[in-house]
Amino acid sequence: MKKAPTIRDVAAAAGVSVSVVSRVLNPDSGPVASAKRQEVVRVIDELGYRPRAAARELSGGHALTIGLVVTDLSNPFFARLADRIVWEARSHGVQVVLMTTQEDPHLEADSLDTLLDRSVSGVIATPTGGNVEKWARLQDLGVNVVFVDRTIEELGDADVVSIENFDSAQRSTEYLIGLGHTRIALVTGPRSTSTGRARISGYTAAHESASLAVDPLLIRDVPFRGDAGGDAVGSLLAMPQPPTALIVGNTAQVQSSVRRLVQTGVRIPDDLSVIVFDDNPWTELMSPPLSVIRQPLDMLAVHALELVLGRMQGKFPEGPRLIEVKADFLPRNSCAPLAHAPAR
Amino acid sequence: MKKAPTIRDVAAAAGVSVSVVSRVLNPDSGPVASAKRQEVVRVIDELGYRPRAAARELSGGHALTIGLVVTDLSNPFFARLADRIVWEARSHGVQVVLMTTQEDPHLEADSLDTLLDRSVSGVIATPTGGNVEKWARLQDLGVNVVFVDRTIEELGDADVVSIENFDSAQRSTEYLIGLGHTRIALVTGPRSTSTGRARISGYTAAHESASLAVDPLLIRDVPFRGDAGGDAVGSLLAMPQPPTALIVGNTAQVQSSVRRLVQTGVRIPDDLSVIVFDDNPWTELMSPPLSVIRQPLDMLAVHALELVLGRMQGKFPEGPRLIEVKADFLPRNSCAPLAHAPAR
DNA sequence: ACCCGAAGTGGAACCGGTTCCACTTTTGTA
DNA sequence: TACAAAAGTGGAACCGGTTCCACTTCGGGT
Repeated sequence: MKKAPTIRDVAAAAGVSVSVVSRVLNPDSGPVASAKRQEVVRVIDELGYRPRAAARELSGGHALTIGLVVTDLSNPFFARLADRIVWEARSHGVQVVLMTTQEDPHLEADSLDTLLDRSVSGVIATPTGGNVEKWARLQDLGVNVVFVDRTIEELGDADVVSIENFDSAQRSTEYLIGLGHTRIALVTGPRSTSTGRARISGYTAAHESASLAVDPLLIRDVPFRGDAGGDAVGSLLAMPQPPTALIVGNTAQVQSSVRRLVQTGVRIPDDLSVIVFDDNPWTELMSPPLSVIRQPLDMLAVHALELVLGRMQGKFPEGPRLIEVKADFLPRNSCAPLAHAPAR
Repeated sequence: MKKAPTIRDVAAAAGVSVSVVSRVLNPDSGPVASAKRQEVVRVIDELGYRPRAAARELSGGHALTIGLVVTDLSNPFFARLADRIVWEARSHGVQVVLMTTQEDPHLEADSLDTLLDRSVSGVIATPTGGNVEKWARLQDLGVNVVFVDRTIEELGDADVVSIENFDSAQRSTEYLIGLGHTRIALVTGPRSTSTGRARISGYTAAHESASLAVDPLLIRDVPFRGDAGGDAVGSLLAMPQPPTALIVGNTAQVQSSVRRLVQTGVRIPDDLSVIVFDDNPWTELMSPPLSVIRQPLDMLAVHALELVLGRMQGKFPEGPRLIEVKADFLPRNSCAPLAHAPAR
């Protein structure tokens, strides 16, 4: 178990002072004669020297690290988002510290404290909705916060990257209305979240422009965790006048909902047309393949990182930025025109 | 944008020296009179003081951080593994820096360097197979390395946590043989990986104990990345005497393989019985639901973390540890007895 | 030949913790 | 009561970088 060389070792071996080595390490931090620069570079290479990140952070005041705070990685949406963000970050020489919240504000609060300890210079997060003051404090201490997918409205000056939730919900609803459906159920996220509200609005707007009444019983806002989606689906199917179409707009609950559909043996699309908000390739492999609203994860990740890095370099003007990216609607075989004399 | 308080601020406010505060922060590092301890705790709370991680690392020499190096998070296997590890780590107050390798040894090498810079005290990884000296150097510098799922044999003293690959492959092969199949195809990982080899051995052993010859053409060792699984499946189905059963033992290629099966419209299980090594809940939702070897991710994660943390505290004796956990075989409807007069 | 500014260099303080050590105050025991 | 051992405390060095500043050495303009 050897010991790694330090900047002073390098300086000694190259016959220069630590200042010079430091300047070689950080171009633009001062002049270095090119002969010495070469020698230093040679010695660095020879010794296999690498600057200790902790020391840099300590004197620099902040780390080349960002925090990524998501609900949990077993949700493919977040997993793929994380994948893209880590990838994108690496290409900018930034490391990612990962924390999961399990949708629990306490755990989230904890994570934020930890990230503060680590002096991260930015955080990309899908907030639970709580901890408003904590988020504010974070920003107050100079941490750049970017929310992805959801947001916290109370927080004035946070950047947000999300898909066009209103639009996506509206479009998919319109599509189903176009197929003749009038009883369209919507399973979506809690009304306490920006995402949940926007999707309900889109759904409602589509009804209104088709002069269709909205049956509030067909809208189910369910939590992100647990089996809530499946239960909602079960209860919808058990209604005296069940829906003929279903939109699952709670990404986290798609799997649970689909499982229930499969288990109850509802015929898709004959008995029920289905559209889900999901990004999971498996939706395509089911029979029938499910129609989906596909979230452009790459775009979300790229924009989120761009924002957080841009802020770190003070690139953008003061105000908060809201970036909405378009989500693709991929109609597949899980939707059919409404049969005039339904089998049931 | 305020500035966070330091240990000296706390010391001043509590009317004690920094040493005392430090001792309060780190119990067991020295005695503190309980009156002063209380006062210090009060001040810490009042000021919202939190020790800077970077400073600790710098003087302590190592960080309460581990590196997690996986191929990519879009693979649900790694995503869920990462999820469990992050979760498990948090409960021990350890942070996780995440790096992905895309199965590329260069990126892996890069990641290792970065983790070294960060003075992580441990690394949990699914190695690509290359970078043997680099891994050795890491250990040499006192970083505890634990491999999950795969291993690098050349590396003498690394801990390994994996599933019983040989056994799992053997069991699933035996199951198919028991159903009367004699031409069983195996799509698995590269022979350069421990996993790939073990699964082939298990597959072979099952054949031998049933006195069945192994047709080498039915064994396809394909890379983890890309569409190799799908291509292998395509080529298997195109054989003059195609297999009547298929085991997809390359977790990363399950999706690609299944996609190909669905696309070509092979009837499962009538034309082909299928078993896949996978952990994805979607396998259950397909029609027919796929028989799977389910990797007990929780166990892998828990053991890996236990090992790495245990090493950090010098808990275990010197030698490397190999932990193999049992993988469940879940027979579902994608396997059927061999029809005596096949339809094709 | 002379002076001024820019380039190049090294010394030393600093970032915020931990830890060793010397010193003072208790405490316990003979 | 006396004195050694234990408890409690603060000062200062240290971890490994960055950065400010003072200093030397050039080169160029007049």
